[in-house]
Amino acid sequence: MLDVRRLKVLKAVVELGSVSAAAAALNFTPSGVSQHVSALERETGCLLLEPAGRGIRPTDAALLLCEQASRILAAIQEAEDALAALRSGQIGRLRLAAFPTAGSSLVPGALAAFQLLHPKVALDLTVHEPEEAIAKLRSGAIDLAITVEPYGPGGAPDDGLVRRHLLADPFRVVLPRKHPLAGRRSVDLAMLADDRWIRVSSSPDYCQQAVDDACVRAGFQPAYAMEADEYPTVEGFVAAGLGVALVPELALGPSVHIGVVARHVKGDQPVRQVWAATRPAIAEQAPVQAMLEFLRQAAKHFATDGG
Amino acid sequence: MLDVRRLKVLKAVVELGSVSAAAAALNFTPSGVSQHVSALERETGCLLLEPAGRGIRPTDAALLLCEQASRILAAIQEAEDALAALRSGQIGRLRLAAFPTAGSSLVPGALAAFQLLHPKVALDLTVHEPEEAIAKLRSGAIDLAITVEPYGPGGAPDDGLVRRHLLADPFRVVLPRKHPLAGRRSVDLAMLADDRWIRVSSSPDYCQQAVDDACVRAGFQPAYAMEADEYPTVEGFVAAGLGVALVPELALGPSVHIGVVARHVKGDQPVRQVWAATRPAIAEQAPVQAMLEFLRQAAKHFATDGG
DNA sequence: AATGGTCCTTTAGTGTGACTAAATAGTGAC
DNA sequence: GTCACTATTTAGTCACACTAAAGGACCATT
Repeated sequence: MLDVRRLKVLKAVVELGSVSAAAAALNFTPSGVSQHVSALERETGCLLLEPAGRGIRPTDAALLLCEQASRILAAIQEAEDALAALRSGQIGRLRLAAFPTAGSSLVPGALAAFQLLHPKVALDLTVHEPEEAIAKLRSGAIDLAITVEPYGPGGAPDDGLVRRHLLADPFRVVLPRKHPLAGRRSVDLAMLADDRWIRVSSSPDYCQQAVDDACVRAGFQPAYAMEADEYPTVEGFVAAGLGVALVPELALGPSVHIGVVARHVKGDQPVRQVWAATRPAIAEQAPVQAMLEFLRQAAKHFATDGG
Repeated sequence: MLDVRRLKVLKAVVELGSVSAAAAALNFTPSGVSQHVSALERETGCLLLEPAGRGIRPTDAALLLCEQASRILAAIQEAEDALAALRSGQIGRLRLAAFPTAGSSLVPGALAAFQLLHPKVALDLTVHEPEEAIAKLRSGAIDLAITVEPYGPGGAPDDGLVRRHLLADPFRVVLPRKHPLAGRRSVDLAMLADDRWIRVSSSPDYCQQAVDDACVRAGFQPAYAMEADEYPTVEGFVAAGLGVALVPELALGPSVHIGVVARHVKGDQPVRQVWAATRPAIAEQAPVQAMLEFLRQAAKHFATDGG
């Protein structure tokens, strides 16, 4: 296998026309250069330099190797450039997973902003429930997970992942438009103790738990009449007058079902916490940092809107 | 500057999926492989391998470097192939210089035969007098010199060049077709003692000397009446009846001037010696060796024809 | 929960080879 | 002929590449 270092030395000799000039250029002694060329001659079995007067003259083999060396060194330079581009975040790939309601609301804005800054970074967004997203993150299948978790800022577990809190997503009371309490700006949960409730089945356990806990704090156990697998379906059920529900603001999205109203919970609001998580190994990379920042800004925007 | 050896190690790790498999493939210990990758991480500033279960998983940077490494290694392989082709004589360049009469007779046949065997070797033939050809050979401007010399086989000087005797080129007596001796198969020079002689001026001194010496051996000093700068002109002068001449067989070529006849010299024939010379540095190269062989064969052909 | 096995890494140690310095040899210029 | 310049050779030193052995993390098994 040709040694690239030796080729570099030979190239310097051929291009500068003498061993000593090459040595000066490479910060070597002429002896070192001569030994490199000798080794290359031994390794290739070709005479590379022949004496010419006081100096040397490259053989045809040396000229050929010199030409080839340029191509090899160019390939190495390209590799360095590509790596530098990757390091600076100009190129690359970022695979995200978000839970369903984030994937359709909070995340797209952040992705758009990111893409403007890093047009050559390939983005890949998939929608997964938090548990699966974290598993994929750990396995390296994704680079960034946007999840809902039971804990808030300061409560993140030390499980080997790097986490960043994005948003406290408050649950809103969703009532049929004709409900007696629909006219109020905010609703005391205790006043819904006798209503029938709609439950969502797809969300993580602790989301359902958060709803139950809020009701318990208000002094009752919610009576679940129906179960829907997605929040939009829940809104449909409520609009049909089948019951009331607590739905996270992100899940409500910018427009609510025409047959329902969403009202703040009076007093101690139930929330689900929205987090971004990544692996420590990639946490410092430019694209990851940039995406985290854009997510944070998007979340702030939501928080301001939703109050 | 990226280190190709390290890239090779990384490539093995990525392609084989584990440090130990790469170590086995490279005849290293896992420790050595690990240290190589660590060094590459330090040198590039990029994390390349991250833990994944019991093993490792390459990062995006590692995958990129691996891809680039393939291109670099391919370039090195191409360089090796090109060098091998040069060494085997498949490609390359061969610059020859021949003295005028060889360049127009002996050499072209050898070149044609060579080109059949080495179609990708670029041939460059120039015509120079021996002295200049040898100078160009020493300076590296040509690779092979075909010259006439005063010495025969065994008499080659030890002047740092590699020489090969090709041919003893005998001088022939060139007479006007109407000359009294034109009917003889061979001519005793002594019978031309009273003729007028034609001299050629462009040939090396010792060629003229060879003629003079032959005459002196025959017992007379030739009386030069005319001087021509090329052998064809000499033939023209002889045809015009201006005198007689001794002309090397190679210079006569396959067909002589219609007004002259060429006859062998009776007894001790004057000759000029045809040699090929090259530099020791390139004497062993395949194209040089091949060309020398073809020249030898062409010379043998001439000797048989003319002898 | 504990144990064994696998994989990777770290540390220490050793040998090779990369480079310098000094001496040698060859060439051209004065 | 001597000097100046160039390249090579030799000897010597230092750094690096690798091995061996120990340590640590993880998974599987009991």
